[in-house]
Order: sequence, then C-alpha cells, then structure tokens
Amino acid sequence: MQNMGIRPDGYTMVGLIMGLSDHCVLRVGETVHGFCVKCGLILNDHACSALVSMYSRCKSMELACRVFDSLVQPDLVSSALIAGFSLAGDHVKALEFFRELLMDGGKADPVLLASVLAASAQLAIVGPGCEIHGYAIRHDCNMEVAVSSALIDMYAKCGFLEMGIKVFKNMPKRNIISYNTVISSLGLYGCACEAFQMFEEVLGEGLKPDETTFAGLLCACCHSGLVNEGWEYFRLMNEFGIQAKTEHHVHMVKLLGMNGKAEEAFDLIKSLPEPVNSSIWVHFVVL
DNA sequence: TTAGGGTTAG
Repeated sequence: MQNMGIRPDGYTMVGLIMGLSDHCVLRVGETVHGFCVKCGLILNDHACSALVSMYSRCKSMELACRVFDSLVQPDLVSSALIAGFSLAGDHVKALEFFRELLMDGGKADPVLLASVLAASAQLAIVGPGCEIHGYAIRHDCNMEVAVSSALIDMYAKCGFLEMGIKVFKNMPKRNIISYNTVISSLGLYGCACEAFQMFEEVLGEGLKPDETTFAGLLCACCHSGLVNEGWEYFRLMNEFGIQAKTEHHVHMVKLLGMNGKAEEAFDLIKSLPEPVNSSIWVHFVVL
C-alpha cells in the first residue's frame, strides 16, 4: 500500500487489528499497534476499544491495560476492558472494574450489562448478578435480548432456574441464543421434557436451531439418561444441515456409556476419523 | 464519516 503511495490511516489499521482479533495473532497485533504509534496515527475510542479487545482476546491483559491507561478519556473504552477481563477468565476483576465505572459516574449500556452478567454467571454468585439485574430494570434495558439471555444463564448457573425461566417468559422478543440458554439450563437441571418443549417452540417460532441448540438437547438427554431421544436429536442435526462436533459426540458417548450401551458408544467413536476421535476416547475411558 | 465492547454451547 505504501509502495503505491497510499498512506494507511487509523481506519485501515483498525480494520487490520479487528481482523487479527479473531485469530489472536498477538505479535502481528503488536506490530500494527506499534506502527500506529510510530506514524502518530490518532486512534479514537473505537480504535482503542479494538486494540483493547485484540489484546484481551490474546489473553494479554497487561497490554490491554496499558492501552487503557494511556487514554485521556477512558470511559468509552471501559466496556472493552471489562469484557476483556471476562474473556481472559478474570471475572472478579471484570466485576470490580464495572463497579468502579459506575462509582465514577459512568453508565452501562446493554452490551456491557450482558458482558458483566456473563462474568457473574461464571462465578456462580447471585449477588452481583442481582444487582446488575436491578440496574438493568432501573435503566429500562432488562428486556434487551442479550441482557435477558445473560440473566437467564446467570440465574440458572447460580442455582435459581425458576428465576431464569421467569425472565425468559417475560421477554417480548427472543432469539436463538435466548432459547439455547433456556434449553441448556433446563437440561442441566434434569428437566429434559421441558427442554424438548422449548425446542418445539424454537421450530414453531420459525427460528433456526444451531450447533448450540443440539448441544443443549443432547446434554439434557445425557442428564436424564434418555438414549432414544438422544439418538433422535443426534440424527436430526443432519436434517438441519448441522455437522456434529466434538461436544455432540462427547454427549452421545457419555449418554450411551452411562446407560449400558458401551458397545454403541465404542462404535460411534470408531466411526469418526482419526484426529477427531482421539479427544473423545478420553470420555469413553473415563466411563 | 467507514472503526469498538455483548448474551448460549464448548
């Protein structure tokens, strides 16, 4: 580009950084960032968020914090850093930072709320989740699909499935993620029939089930020992054009193995190509 | 005048 006499600007560099985020190429990301600094390119909040996000995805929180600390007006990039901590597995820090943001007079939008709710869910402590729920109600964004879905998951993971179901029932609009969340939650609590009903609702609503929907359904079958239903959903994936991944096979192997069908589980693993089945054998051996 | 951060599963 430079050879053609065209000078890359902030937009070009951010485009590059965003592309890198998905592949977690930390060294290249650092080079691009260094180039921006060297050329004196002014990066605004969107650009800095992209940088913070890129470093977070690479689990390089020190560098993410360094970008954040260099900001004159850090407020607008806080969300990226909070999401980053959560992504890097430091949920406690994500919640601490969120609290600090609010205490400093900052505001949280639905995207940030969904992110901190996910952090609370991972910690399985209902207190912060409830506080965030209250904040969402006060700021009139508890009905946002992402916020509600994160609330369902948070309540379910904290041991309050009923509360999660209540949130789900009050949702004015649902997407496949909301359904997936509730299907997985029901499955984990051993409520397979209710999870199956939810799946029927997905189809009735004209939504397209995805890999996660079936992972939730197979997990539900596994928790309730429903072998026939498990096979049914496993085969149904094909009809929806979804290829079974490792997690689907793991659920099936566990389901079969724990219900006296070790031979079927063995045959299922054997039918898989070499690199795929090696990670699944472990689950068979554990059984 | 284009560029950020988000919810399920694993």
